[in-house]
Amino acid sequence: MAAWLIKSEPGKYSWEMLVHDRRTFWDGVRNYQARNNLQAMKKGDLCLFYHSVTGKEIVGVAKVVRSAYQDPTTTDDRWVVVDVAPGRAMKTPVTLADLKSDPQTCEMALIHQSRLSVSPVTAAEYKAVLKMGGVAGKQHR
DNA sequence: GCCAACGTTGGC
DNA sequence: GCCAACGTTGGC
Repeated sequence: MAAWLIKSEPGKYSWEMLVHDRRTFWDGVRNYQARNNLQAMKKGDLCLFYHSVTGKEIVGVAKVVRSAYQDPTTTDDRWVVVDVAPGRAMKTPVTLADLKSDPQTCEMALIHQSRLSVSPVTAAEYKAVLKMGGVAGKQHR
């Protein structure tokens, strides 16, 4: 099982909206590198959910419930979406400053490539983020 | 609100 | 195929 990080401006689509919706398709990715990451996602993969611009923190973990398929919002077949559902919310949101200051997470793609909206996360990074968020050891349903 | 970083576009 | 111009993103 792989881990990823997806980000969104909360003003456009927030964690709270995902919790309310129960499930959504992750659209709007118009960057090849991010698209490639989306296509590599498999059902059951976990995605750290990051709020960019407002908040700048990881607020929860989303779960991939459907792997990549044609983006329904465009007829351009270069772009795909995945379906995600909310998993655990962070007990304590993990801020960008937190990630930068921890040696286990300061090399994350999020920090190195701030504009990449979908990026891979290593198992060690994922574990470290959950620990910082106060949800270490919790099982996802 | 500003600006740096980055990706994309289009002229040559 | 190169590179300048432009638009967008996101941290500050």
